[in-house]
Amino acid sequence: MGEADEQGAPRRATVKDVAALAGVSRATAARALNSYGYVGEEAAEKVRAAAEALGYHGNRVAQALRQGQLPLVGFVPGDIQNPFFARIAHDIDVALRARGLSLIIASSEEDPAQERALVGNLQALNLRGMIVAPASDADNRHLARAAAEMALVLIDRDLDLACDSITVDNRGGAREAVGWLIAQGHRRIAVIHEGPGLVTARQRLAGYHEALRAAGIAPDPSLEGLAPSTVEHAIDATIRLFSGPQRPSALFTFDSQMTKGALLALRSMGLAVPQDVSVLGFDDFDLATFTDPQITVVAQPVGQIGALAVQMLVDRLQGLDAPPRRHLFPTRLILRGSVARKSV
Amino acid sequence: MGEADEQGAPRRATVKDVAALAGVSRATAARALNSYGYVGEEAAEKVRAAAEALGYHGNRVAQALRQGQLPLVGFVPGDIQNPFFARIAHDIDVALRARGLSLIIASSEEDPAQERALVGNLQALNLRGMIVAPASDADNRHLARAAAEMALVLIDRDLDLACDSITVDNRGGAREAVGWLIAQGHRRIAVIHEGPGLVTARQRLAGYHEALRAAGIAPDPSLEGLAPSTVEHAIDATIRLFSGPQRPSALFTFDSQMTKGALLALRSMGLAVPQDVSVLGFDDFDLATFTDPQITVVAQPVGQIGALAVQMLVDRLQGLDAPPRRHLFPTRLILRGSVARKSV
DNA sequence: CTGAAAGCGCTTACAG
DNA sequence: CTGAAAGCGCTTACAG
Repeated sequence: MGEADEQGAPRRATVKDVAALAGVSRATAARALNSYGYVGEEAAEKVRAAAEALGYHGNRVAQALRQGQLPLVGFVPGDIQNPFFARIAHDIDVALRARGLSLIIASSEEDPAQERALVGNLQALNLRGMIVAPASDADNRHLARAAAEMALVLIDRDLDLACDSITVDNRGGAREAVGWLIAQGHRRIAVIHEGPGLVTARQRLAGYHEALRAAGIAPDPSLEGLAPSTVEHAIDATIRLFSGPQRPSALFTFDSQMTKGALLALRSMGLAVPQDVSVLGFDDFDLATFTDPQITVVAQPVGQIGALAVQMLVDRLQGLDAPPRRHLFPTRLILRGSVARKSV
Repeated sequence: MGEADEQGAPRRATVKDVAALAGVSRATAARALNSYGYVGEEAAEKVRAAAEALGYHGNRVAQALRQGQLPLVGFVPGDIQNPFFARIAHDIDVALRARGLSLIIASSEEDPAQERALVGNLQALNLRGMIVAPASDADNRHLARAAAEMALVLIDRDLDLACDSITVDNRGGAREAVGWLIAQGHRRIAVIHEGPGLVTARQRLAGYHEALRAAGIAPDPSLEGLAPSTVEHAIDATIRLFSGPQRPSALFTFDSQMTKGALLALRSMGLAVPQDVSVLGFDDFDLATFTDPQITVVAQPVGQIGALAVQMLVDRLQGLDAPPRRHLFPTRLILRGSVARKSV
């Protein structure tokens, strides 16, 4: 606050002030400040000195208005607290910075209405482009509109929009995972998913059903638990699934937050993994190899998504005019110790 | 894309277009669009219809230039991937949104130079305020400058600047933790810290030293490992600390990422926790109670920091003119199973 | 209730 | 090499 006025903002120096102090025109000052066009060395020197003396730094908002856009890219993850998105946010940040762009993150908290508002905000900010993990695939006119106005890359969840996207083979990954559980003798396999509003959840659920059917097992709705992807909600869902009379022998969780919640819940219920319950999770995580047992997972190539998203975005900014590119990453089943063979 | 020109941006409708279509002046259109001042119902209706037809949405950049500032607040965490900061980012986001402000996150990656650049960028964006976890306390003229121009709240790491701050009792927490290890009979207590460039690290180190001295134990530099706060670096540091001939009997890590790394490393070295090595970490984390053993930690009130930071910031935006407020949260030692009594 | 006009801070053809 | 002037899209006193 210091000597600031009550709004905390003493008037900032502008090009005009700098020009006046340096005794040149605003045009010359601007040229010297941004080093373009012709400026006499002497004039340039005076301008630099004046700018220094006044603590001048450019007003990006004005520049942006004049030049068209802010050197910003927006990222709208489903939930910034989810390590999956946090990792991607970090990677996007690094990749963007290397190209002189800054990142603005606005998390949708998996709320479609909030996402709509955020995307509108970001668009109104006139930024260069956006990377979005759509919270829903129900009503995406706001994304369609955004795609028409700026570069847009969808990650994690694909939609039928005219823009690039990066996804992971959710269906295949889930099918492989559940197939493995079945191969180990499990038949009552519970799942926790985020609900049919999310494409990823639907795809993983489809993979789960496919694997079951391939083995001649009829899907049982009572084995399908629903929970938003947080540790807390997953704890509740797990308790519900495993409190009934006919306990499932295995659990397939749809992401790492859920896996953590499930592990915590099973422990609190006195159920041992994998003796009492086998656990397999989509999404690898830090401590998956430290827990006892280590957790068997379907790993996604998290480390590659952010950089690729930025690459795709920048391609578009540079004028690439190609039909929508849809990149699909494969998943990898990593066998560890949380799945036991079921002796029938 | 779509019918866009090669920059991906068909010209957006402006107030002027809307006004023209509605057959009114730009002033009237603006008034109707933002519902302020007097506008005839009939005119307003025509404007709204025109706006709808053109898919008009305001240009925030222009508004900001005219009105002074963007309704944005910046957050500069040390590392967005660290769950501690991710959690705070999430809480800030929620608190901000409730007040009609949006969050822009730009992670410093704990690099002071990068932080300087980012803070400059954010300032040039003319936003309302910033919440920063300073990456260093060496040269903070950029933060002093920012504090003079806009509301600034420091979190996690305090500096001697004229602005509000929120910190945690690092010294006290570390002293209590190490005191507990000593009370359990440990004398060779290793630490992993982020280096003296970080205030938090210095304070926790001071607490560690105090506890040692209080027990008449001379600090041993060879027990003090250094590592940036990531799982990977902590693994290396742990291996270095525990490969020597005279193995420490306990390890105190300075944050949850390090704790995870240490656990992974000790396991890979075949050292059992707590039988071979006792582990105590600063910062609680999700799976601390699922690992075997559960991990004893010094917990910080993470859940309160984000909301308080926003509150402090908003107070300033509303004109609060008080001397810098420095909020210090206490820590809490949570005893779990990763520390064993050392039989001498 | 409405419009003409100025101006936020900047950049950029256009003359000189 | 430099300056006067226009204009980015918007809002807001000021007249009417």
